[in-house]
This record gives sequence, structure tokens and C-alpha cells, in this order.
Amino acid sequence: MEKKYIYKRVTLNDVAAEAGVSAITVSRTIRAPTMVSAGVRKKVQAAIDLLGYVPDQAASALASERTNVVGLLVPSLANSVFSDVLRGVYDVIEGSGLSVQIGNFRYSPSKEENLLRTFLRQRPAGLIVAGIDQTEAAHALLKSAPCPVVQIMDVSDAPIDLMIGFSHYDGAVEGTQHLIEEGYERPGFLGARMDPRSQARLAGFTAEAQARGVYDPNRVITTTHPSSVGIGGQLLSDLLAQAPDTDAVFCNNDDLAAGALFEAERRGINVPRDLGICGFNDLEMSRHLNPAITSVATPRYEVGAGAMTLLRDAIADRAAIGTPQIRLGVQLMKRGSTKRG
Amino acid sequence: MEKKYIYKRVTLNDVAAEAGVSAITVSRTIRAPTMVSAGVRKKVQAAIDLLGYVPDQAASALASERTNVVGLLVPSLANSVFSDVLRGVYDVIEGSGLSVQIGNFRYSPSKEENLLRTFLRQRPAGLIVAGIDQTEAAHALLKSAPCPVVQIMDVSDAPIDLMIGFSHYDGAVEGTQHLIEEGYERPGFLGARMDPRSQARLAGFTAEAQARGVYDPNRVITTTHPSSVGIGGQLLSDLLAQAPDTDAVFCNNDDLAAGALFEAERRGINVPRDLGICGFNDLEMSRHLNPAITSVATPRYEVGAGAMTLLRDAIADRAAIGTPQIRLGVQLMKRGSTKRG
DNA sequence: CTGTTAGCGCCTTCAA
DNA sequence: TTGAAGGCGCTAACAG
Repeated sequence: MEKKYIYKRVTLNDVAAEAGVSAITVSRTIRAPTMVSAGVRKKVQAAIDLLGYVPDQAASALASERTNVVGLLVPSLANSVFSDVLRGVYDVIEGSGLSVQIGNFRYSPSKEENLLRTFLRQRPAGLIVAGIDQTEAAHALLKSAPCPVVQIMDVSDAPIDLMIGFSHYDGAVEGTQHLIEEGYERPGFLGARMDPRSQARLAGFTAEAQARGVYDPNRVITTTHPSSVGIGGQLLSDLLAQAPDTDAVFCNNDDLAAGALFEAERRGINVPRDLGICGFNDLEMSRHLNPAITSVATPRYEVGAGAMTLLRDAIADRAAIGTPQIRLGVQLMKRGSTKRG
Repeated sequence: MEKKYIYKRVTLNDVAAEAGVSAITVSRTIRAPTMVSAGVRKKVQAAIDLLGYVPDQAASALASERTNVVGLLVPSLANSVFSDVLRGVYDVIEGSGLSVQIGNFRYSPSKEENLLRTFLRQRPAGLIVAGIDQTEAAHALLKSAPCPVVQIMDVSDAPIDLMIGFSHYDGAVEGTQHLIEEGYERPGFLGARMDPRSQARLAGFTAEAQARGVYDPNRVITTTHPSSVGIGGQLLSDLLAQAPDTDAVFCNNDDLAAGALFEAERRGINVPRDLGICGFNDLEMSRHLNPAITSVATPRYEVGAGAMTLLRDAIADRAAIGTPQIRLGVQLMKRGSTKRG
């Protein structure tokens, strides 16, 4: 690395000298323009443009005890759900002057706690955390955090602060209901990873199947492995080995659903005639499969964008009017034909 | 937000007092342990653990003119390629004390330049940038950046600094060659987005098809829309409308390939007998489709992990031994049966 | 509305 | 190997 270029750093004082005012006035012009008279503001702005001044975030953070960094705590970077959320976050953050720092806690509650502690030491402007199932310690840390906190991807009656998500339980109920109403009588459940939100989906499936009198624990197949198309095929195989007369599956997500569909194809099982499949998330792929599969559409992008919007407003002290807990809906995308249709 | 908890910030001085040494000694214990005697080191470490000291990054950055932030510039957050790279980056960064700041320049060279300028002002510890096709200005900025720079996802003879990627051109040549060797005689190309790396794949396809005497510009269908499964189907439709006797397609990526496969199914076209399909990237899904499709596997995770490793070592001044330009291979994953097989 | 003063927590430089 | 002094660039708290 023989690259060595000295950036002639332009500071507040340089701008102040150029504009003929004091440094603090320049600072205010940037942070709170309304506190500065229009004439001065114009002069300062001209000096800023002329010199190409860019504020030093480190100095600002040190002096003000606050950063412009939003911490984003996610359990995994491997799944497509997260990338949609991230996209929403970044779309909203654009031009806000905020930046994101991602922490991947790998589904480990203790790692989540540690990341949280580290983040909090850096005086984040805000925090976005996935889920509502933090440890007691993490919950306490978040509760007393000196910045707004948004819980995402789920809903609960006891939010820490802000919240935006949807009900995994309700989504699973809807999907299961759909299968039953389409005429399937022996629905099963395929689940991988089985994190708390997957558990909620299983609970929704179970409740609905029981309510309809079609629940059979032998038709519930789960694994703690991460989800994948391949695993979906395997789980279906396991299910059919264990309960061959199963005529429908509610899948924890669309990767599993696609895998189940491909496996059914391979086995010559007619979908949807002999096997109904309902997925979860409604990935783009799902509506192009043959047959396209029904799926519960989840507002992943909206969760990311909404979380960042809540945070941006809270940071700007324009706390959202009304309840800052947003429950987004899920939408059943019906695609499979009716059973034996 | 009535949450107001004052963190009793633990500083270097607190640790110093606890350990009975001066603040600077604590600082050195953390940054350069070898400069401190073993006995003192142990005492200081004990004090750090006892008080739960976490260094203040802002103060550190201000005083030292350097941060522990690595800037990561990507053209998009929407595609799955990026999430694999990100996963690699985060796996390696763990425990290094570095953190990542993502900049999404949305395939806009001017936005890339601006992000670069903003990043550089914040004294990044390093920079990872996607591609080799920066504007002249961006190239100059990177060339003179006061930190290591890694270009990723592509290879070239004129790296700015460090580099890790693979040849999109060669990958496309391999895929095209495969189709031809399997007996297909009228191969086409489907491409979306058509960013520089997509263009390189098209160039590879074109060169190989021409070399084999089977190139026909009417069989090249591209769009600047983002890639998706749906677009893959559309592109195949367009191709077949324009050149109905096309008997194979090399697809710019696996999303398009899956879409093409589904569209072929819908039209009753037998794959692979009447239409050969080769994708690019080898997403997990591709080996579970029916029929599974051949794809050019790209080391996306390895690029992310490798880039972060190069950077980590360069930052620690243990510059990699030998060439810091790494060309990773791609691997053709043959899955379709032979034509008319 | 504008300026002065002081200091955020750490690291660089120099001295011991 | 350890310490003392000073300042990085900015902003909080006052004053005018």
C-alpha cells in the first residue's frame, strides 16, 4: 500500500473564517438552521459549498454524545427475508444522514445480548431489533436504552418501545384455513429452523387444524436446520413416510414449499389434486412455479421501511402521532387450484 | 420516549485508576499489548474486565484519525448475490473489532462517487467496492485513498489495490461451451439488468458462440430491468417469438434460468430434450428444480470472506504474502441431461 | 440571534 | 517500558 494521500481536512473553523462568523454559528447552520438568521445562513452555506466541507462524525459524536448510527440486530444474514427488510431500511435511510450498522447474532440470545451492549456503548441514534423474544437481560437493556428502539418482524402486547411487524400466528391460521376450505382433510406442517417466529406459525397451524378437527401430530415435521429448498423436499419425504395419507402441507416458508413441490413432482404426486401446498412469505419465485403455489404474503420490505421511518421520526423528535406500534397485515395469495379440481 | 437511563460511562481513566496505572498505559494495553510489560498487562486486563470497559470509538477516531469502519459499496441490495457476499464479509469480520457500513449506489456511477467521497471523509479503515468499472473520478479517489481498498466480484489486469473476484466472461464461455457440447446448435442468451458484469457474460457467450459458428444476434434478448424469475419467463417468450427454433439458452443468472424453465414447462417444451438451459451463480434452488438446471457456480460467499480477510490483514499491516489479487474459479455444475437424451 | 468557554475520551508526541 | 501534556473537531452551556 504505497498509496498515501493527505486529505486537507476542512473544519468548522475554516468555514467560519471563510464566512466571517464563529464556528458555533456554522455548526448551528448545519444542525438547526432556524436558529440562524437568513443572511448568515446564506453566507455560511456558500462557504460550506465553496470549501466542500463535510462534518466530522467522530468529533460530532464525541462532543454531542450521540451518533448518527442506527444499530440493526438480525438473527441471520442467510435468508432472503432479511434482505428485503434491509432493502426497506436503506430506501428510507437515504438522505437522512443516518447510517446502519448490522449485527448478526446468529440466533444466539447470548450473542444478541453482547452485540446489544457493544452497540449501546457507541451511543446509537436508534436501534432496530428482530423479534420480541429477547432475553430478560437484553429486554432490560433495550428498555433503558437512551435511544428509540424498534422491534420488527413480529407483534406483541408488550412492546419495548416502537414496533412494526405482523402476526406469524395469524398468517399460519389463514394458510391452514385455506387448505382446509379447499377440501384437504389431512394437512401437515413442514418447518425448519424453528426460531420463535417459526414456532408461532406452527402454533397457528396447530390451533386452526385442531379447531377444524383435522389435527394430527404425526403430520408435523420439523427440523432445526436452516431452511432451504433441499430441506423442504426432505421434510416432505419424511412426512409421507410417517403419514402417507397426508393430503396437504402448510410450509413454514416458501423455500420449503418449493422443495416440497419439487419433491412431489419427482414422486409423481399431482399438485394440487393429491397434495395441497401453502407456503409462507410469498417470494417472487412462488408465483412462477408450476403450479404456482399459494403463499402467505408478508410485508418484509414494508417492515424495514416502516421501522426506519419510525426511527427517523423518533430521532428527529417528531414521534409518530398515535400508536407507534404498527401491526401490518399478511395476505393470502391463493394460487393452487382446488383439491381434485 | 420516557426512557432515560444514564449510562455511567467507563473511561480509560476509570480503568487506569482501578489498575493503578496511567490512562495511556491502558490505551496501549489494548492497542499494542507488546509495548506493555506482562505484569501491568494482566492488572489492566483485570480492571477492564471488572469494569466492563468498552472503548469509545468516537473518541478513538477523533484522536487517532482512523476508524474501525469498513465501507462496503454495492450496486444493489435487491439480489441474492449480494447477500451471500455480505454473509462472507460478516463471518470474517466477527471478533475483529471492525464494523461494516454499507453504501448502496443503485447502479449509479455518480451516486457511487458521492458515497465514496462521504465514506472517505470518515477515515474508513478500509473499503470494499463492487466491480472494476468505476468512473475516472471514483478511480482516482480510490487510488489515493488513505486506506486499503478491495475490488470484488470481478477481475482485471489493473487493480486499484487489492482484488478478489472471478471472471464473468470465462464463466459464460464455460456455460455456452457446455450447451454446444451437449449437442445444442442454436443457443440464445437471456440477460437482465445488463450491468458491466452482465455485459461481460454476454461477451463470453458471444465469443464462444461465434468461435463455434453458432452465433445469431437474433437469439440475444436483454433488458435493463432487474432480474427476476418472472422476467426470465418473459425473456424466453420474447426469444421464442423472435427465433422459434432456438434450442438452448444461456441465462445471465439463475433467476432468469428458473423463469425460463417454468415458462418452457408451461408451453409444453421438453427440457432438456428440446431446450437446453444453463444458468449462472448456482443458487441453492437450481439443483432442486425438475429438471435440475446446469449452472455456473460462482464463489460469492468466498468473495465476501476473502475480501474481508485481505482487508483485515492489510489493516493490521500484515499485508498478504504474494499477490493480493485473487482470481477465484467458477465451476460448471452439470445437471441437465444431454439434448435428445 | 450570535459568540465565548470548556471539555467530550482518546491518542500522539515527547520526555523520563 | 511508562507517564505528562496537549489537542483532534465539534457542541453544550452559558452569556450577551
